[in-house]
Amino acid sequence: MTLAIPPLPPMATKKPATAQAATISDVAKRAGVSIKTVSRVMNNEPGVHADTRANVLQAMADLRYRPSQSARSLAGARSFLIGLLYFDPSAAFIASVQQGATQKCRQAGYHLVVESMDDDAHDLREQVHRMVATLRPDGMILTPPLCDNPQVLKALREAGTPTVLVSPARQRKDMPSVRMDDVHAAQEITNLLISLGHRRIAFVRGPDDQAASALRHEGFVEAMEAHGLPVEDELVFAGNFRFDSGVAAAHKLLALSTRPTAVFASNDDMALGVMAAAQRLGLVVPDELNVAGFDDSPAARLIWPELTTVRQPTFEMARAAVEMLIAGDWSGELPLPASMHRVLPHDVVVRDSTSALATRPRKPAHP
Amino acid sequence: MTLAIPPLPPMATKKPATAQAATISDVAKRAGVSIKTVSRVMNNEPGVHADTRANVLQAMADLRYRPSQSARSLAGARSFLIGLLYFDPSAAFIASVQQGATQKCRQAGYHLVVESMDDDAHDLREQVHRMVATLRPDGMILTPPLCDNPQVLKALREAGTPTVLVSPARQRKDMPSVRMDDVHAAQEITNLLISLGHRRIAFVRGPDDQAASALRHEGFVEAMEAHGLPVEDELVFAGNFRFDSGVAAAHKLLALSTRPTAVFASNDDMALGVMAAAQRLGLVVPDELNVAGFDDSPAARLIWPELTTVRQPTFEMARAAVEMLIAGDWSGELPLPASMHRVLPHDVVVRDSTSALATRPRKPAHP
DNA sequence: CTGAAAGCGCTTACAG
DNA sequence: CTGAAAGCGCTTACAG
Repeated sequence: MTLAIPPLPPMATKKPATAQAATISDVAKRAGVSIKTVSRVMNNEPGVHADTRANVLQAMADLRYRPSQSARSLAGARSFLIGLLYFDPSAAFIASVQQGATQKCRQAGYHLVVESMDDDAHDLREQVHRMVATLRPDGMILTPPLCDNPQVLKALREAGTPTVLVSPARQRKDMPSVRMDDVHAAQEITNLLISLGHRRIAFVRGPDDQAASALRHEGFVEAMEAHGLPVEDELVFAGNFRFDSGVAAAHKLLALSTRPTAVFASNDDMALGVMAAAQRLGLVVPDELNVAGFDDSPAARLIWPELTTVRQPTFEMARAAVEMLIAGDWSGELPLPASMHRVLPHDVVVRDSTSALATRPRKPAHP
Repeated sequence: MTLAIPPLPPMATKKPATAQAATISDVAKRAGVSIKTVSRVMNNEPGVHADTRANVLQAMADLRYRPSQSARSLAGARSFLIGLLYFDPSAAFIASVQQGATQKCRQAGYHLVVESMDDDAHDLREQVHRMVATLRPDGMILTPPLCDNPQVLKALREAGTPTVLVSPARQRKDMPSVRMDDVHAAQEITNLLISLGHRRIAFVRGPDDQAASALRHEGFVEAMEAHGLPVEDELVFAGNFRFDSGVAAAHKLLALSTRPTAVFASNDDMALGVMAAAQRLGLVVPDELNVAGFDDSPAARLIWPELTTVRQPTFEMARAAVEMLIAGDWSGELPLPASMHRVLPHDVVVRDSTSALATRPRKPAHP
């Protein structure tokens, strides 16, 4: 049987703006098959003769057919919608996650619906239920802090909605996740400073209620100890991930009788605070003080010197999350296969705020 | 007739995770009415007896009924989906727009679908058509630069999808818009500097291909002229909205025989560049040089001194856009009523990078 | 003020 | 390899 080439469509000379969109029946009629066959072709189901398939594809192209998502969703099991749930993240973080997620969604014919919910809302579980019930997304992506909120996780589990956690505080046995290795990244930054000759290295911690705080601190401590360097209490400052606490850290650390030669602030906002305060006190960065951060925020490149930091694979984590959701490798059985927990590689971005320690020791504050 | 109070629902002691969600028929049965009446109640249609309505509402609550969006969308005219289309905006801008849009959507029972598309894609029109055809959103929100892209606007017009432009380069006769008054905001910043005693005020322009560049420049010029101050060519630098061009501007401006005492950079990134360069050259901001920006980016508060700037009503613009879309005041007739073009108020945020000019004139670079 | 019927555009579950 | 029938959960257009 030869491939039947359908005649060109009888196009109106100017098509009205309100032209009715082609439906599956229109395609079926034009291709001379049943709607079931059209359905098979558009869902890439096997068991359709090559010629038939070609015919149908041609008809779909001729009529500029686009399946109605509502109809597919109502009749079938899939909605082609992925939900992204977040609360009060940094703009850079959410923009990057979204970029990765929409890109992957588009490739797979899915769409991304974003919902922000207050982590503290008393009716959070109800809100999630409502959202899932009306939207029926094929999957949900959760970001911190919602990915660690028991209410949210419970609601999603009850609804049976496949969910992937991005950067959760800790891996859960029952939920797939994508994250980076904060401990290792912090080790690498610390190792960098040590390799540059620094020995008195200060660390500015994040707030206790964020998982990353402990992980990054752990990485710092491990790297120091691996090199036989002491972690002195006076060189660890309890910050809160905000600019002001970096400023406070600098004031305290730089007033020590023996100053550190490098400060590793565990996020960029604090690192910027450290740098601003140090410069105001007349210190030249990096000559008299090295500063390193974590996050590679946009502001890291909007200062002089530009900040040495860690780039999180935010974009890639979001892509991976959507992939896992769409692939649907996980049928829900427990324990979760190891492949359902992915750790993505980060980058250490070395810029000008770090440099080799001068061989001749600098004059201490109080000689 | 007294209000019939329905008996408590026969709840299973533990409800299975896969419990079938209640449908309109379940509600109808329980309330003892037809599904049409349930439909009327959930759509707030008039002409339902108060008792009947109460009954139905009770049944909906008892069964935790949530209407299926797919079914409503397939059967009716509305999809309860609003689309947000963007391309490569600043993270802060898109995060803020989204926050405003999702909040308003939630209140009205809508959901926000985000799509990013490449402004340069050759098949952009086709992409938009496909998106609209499969998703059938009740409305679209466009942000720069897509809100000025003829391909996109054409596709949306053809599809008959109601659209609101956020911050378009110029108002169009056929598309509703929401924006702020860039000219006026730039005037206000300039007036502020003049009122502080500055006379030699430099201006750093944005790139020619962005609408805001000309508008902000216009505001600067108008304010200067209104005060009888000259706008000298040597004090206007052609930047590109990026940090580096702010640095370049500072190097040129501060090398002038008679330096400006204030620099108004028409966005924050450039203002940060000006400030960084000035400080590196040993100038104290604001004592020896005032710097003002535009945008109130997150970084504006992550420097010392904090930057005087303009806060755009991004969040509010997005809220207003969704409002206009949902209200559906505009039936498509032309010319567009004036109410379909909204201008929202901005804030001038005065911080520490601007201050009164010292009464005693400063020593010029070359006396 | 209320309801019975048809239909939106697909997929599912069968049958052949 | 292909198709006829039923049905997803709503709204529309009528009828009373």
